[in-house]
Amino acid sequence: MVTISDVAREAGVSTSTVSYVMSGKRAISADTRDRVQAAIARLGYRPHAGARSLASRSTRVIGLQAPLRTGVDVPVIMQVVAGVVQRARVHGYDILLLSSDEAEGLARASRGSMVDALLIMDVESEDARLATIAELDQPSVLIGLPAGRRSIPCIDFDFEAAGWLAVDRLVGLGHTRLALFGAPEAVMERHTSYADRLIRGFLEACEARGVEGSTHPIPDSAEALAEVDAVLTADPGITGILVHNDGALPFIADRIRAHVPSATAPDCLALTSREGALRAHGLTDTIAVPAEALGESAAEMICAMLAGGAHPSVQLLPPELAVGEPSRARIDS
Amino acid sequence: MVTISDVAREAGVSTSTVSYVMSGKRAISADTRDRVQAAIARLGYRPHAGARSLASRSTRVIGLQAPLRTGVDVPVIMQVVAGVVQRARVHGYDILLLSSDEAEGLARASRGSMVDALLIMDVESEDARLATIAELDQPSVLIGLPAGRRSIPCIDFDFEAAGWLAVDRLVGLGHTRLALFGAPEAVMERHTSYADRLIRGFLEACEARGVEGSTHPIPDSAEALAEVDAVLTADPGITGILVHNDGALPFIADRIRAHVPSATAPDCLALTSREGALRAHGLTDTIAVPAEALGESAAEMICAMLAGGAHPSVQLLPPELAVGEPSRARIDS
DNA sequence: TCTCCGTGTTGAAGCGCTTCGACAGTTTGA
DNA sequence: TCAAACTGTCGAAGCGCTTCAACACGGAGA
Repeated sequence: MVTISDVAREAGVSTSTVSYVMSGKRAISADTRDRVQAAIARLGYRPHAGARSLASRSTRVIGLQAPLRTGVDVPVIMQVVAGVVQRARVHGYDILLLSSDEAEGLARASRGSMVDALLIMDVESEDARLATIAELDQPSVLIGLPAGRRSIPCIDFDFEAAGWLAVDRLVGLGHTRLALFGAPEAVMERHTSYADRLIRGFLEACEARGVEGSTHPIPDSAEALAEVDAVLTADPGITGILVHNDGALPFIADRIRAHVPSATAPDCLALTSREGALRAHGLTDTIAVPAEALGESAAEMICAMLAGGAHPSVQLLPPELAVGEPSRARIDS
Repeated sequence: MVTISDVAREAGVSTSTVSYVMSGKRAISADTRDRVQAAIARLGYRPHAGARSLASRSTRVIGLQAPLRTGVDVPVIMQVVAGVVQRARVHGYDILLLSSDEAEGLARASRGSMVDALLIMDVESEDARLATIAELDQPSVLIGLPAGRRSIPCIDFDFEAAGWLAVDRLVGLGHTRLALFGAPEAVMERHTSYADRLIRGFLEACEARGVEGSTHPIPDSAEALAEVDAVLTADPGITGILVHNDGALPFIADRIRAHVPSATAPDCLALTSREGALRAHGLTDTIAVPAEALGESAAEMICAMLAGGAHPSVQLLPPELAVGEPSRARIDS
């Protein structure tokens, strides 16, 4: 193993000088700096992470608790994780992946000085981990929005606003009876924060706009078709539909199109992180969930905190409506 | 921060005794052990990971390079990762998630003593990272099977055997013209090891059994339908079909069923990690890709290496055919 | 009785790094 | 011209832990 002493000897300087060259915390003459950097390159030196964290009390690692359980939309999670990893790297941080064995993993990583900060995904409205995080006294960011007072910084897509946006769009198109087909029952029961908020936004907007709106959890598999079918059959008056369930989308798209076959005025909006695939279903209007951007913003936020900057307590990424071109899109597919 | 000295003082022993109680590397009297453990619990002591790794030259962290890029079947990756994380924890290891910026991340983690071992996913037949890994001189396991000499231990699902198994099954049912609809073009072009191997097994088995077999990469989206359609239309003689593309499955299942509508003798096998969803497509015969088990085995393998045990150089998880009940399944859905 | 051995415990060295205070040597300001 | 202020470098302490050599002690064998 190449140590800092090896580099110092090679460059003819002291170890502290090498350290200062690497960190830039003290002025170093150009000549010395070059010699040291050349020595580092020549020897292929990499500082020992453990030694560094011991001396500097910082690890350059961020703990990320991602939900690996079922019932969540896995591809979305992956996109967020990818965004986090990639952006954290830009700031020189690595990611320690903590499994979702709830609070224990967080405590271990934090107390054991394995990480400089924690990033927590898949937050529930009343999340049991919140108490642990609070007493851990470690910079943390939640990806998700728990209910109540916000002592911990949060970031998320603004699902509530997305609900409003969808309703406004559908009402603007003339629909007066709306339905939201959302996350699976299991997700709802856990009161996963995003599902709750989407429903709230959707229902509040319906009330505000004076239209009827109903919400329906559906499985993220083929079984969704039966449930959607039942809802639409029971109430043929529903003409405006919002779907937030990427897993179910392939199975129910045909049924929904058959229900409201208007080709020019879209009646179904999808809230999804996979815009590309939508075209294929003949669904063209999309509210994109910017999953990767969310991960990147979360990483950015926590890196800013670690860099000592101030930070907003709650950051919500605004929804944007992407209106497609129905006819062309259907031909494309 | 609670340190080992705090614990030692609290328990009335020396720091080395505390250390030996934790590691079990020296005999300690029951009385002393209890006192130390009580002190640890009382103070909520957790050893500093960096200090530990500095002194012991081991981090209890495994680096995992997972493909976060597109074109891979994301849910499968997630399942493997989940298996790895969970099983590594059982052995007391955490997972450092390395992005796929190829060799650089591996070198950084390894040379910087951030990890005790490396686990590399999404291996290509001629993988550029292999050279780096070899010179890193760090315990490593590949999840996937590169071509050529095996200097690095590998583990994977036996896709080649799965190809044979599928062919044998379809031939056994009387089919003489087989088609494999597989991974997207992009995956093929990278020569991702599993895709290559499945095709090889499939074609070799076809030749051995004296039947005609063709292979077709298809997109993992709705566009797959057009390509499948083209193939089946061009050659109506194809009656035995193997699909290995979970993304495309929902879109093409109907078309395939329409092509060979026999309800009692299954004509389409799916190679998939999501058995449950299959029923819904009326496809009942499955060769399961045990994604989570694969991750677990990989973790097990590398932990065994780290524990100093001998290890098999190549480990392939055998495929298993799951024959469903067509009629009942279709009703269920 | 004395030596030898095994058991349980300790002190101290050292892992590789960062950082503080000190210190030469060079400018600058009065 | 001399003190004050920089600039660039170094020595040494110390981060929290593991582990080695040493040692105290009681029991067994001679």
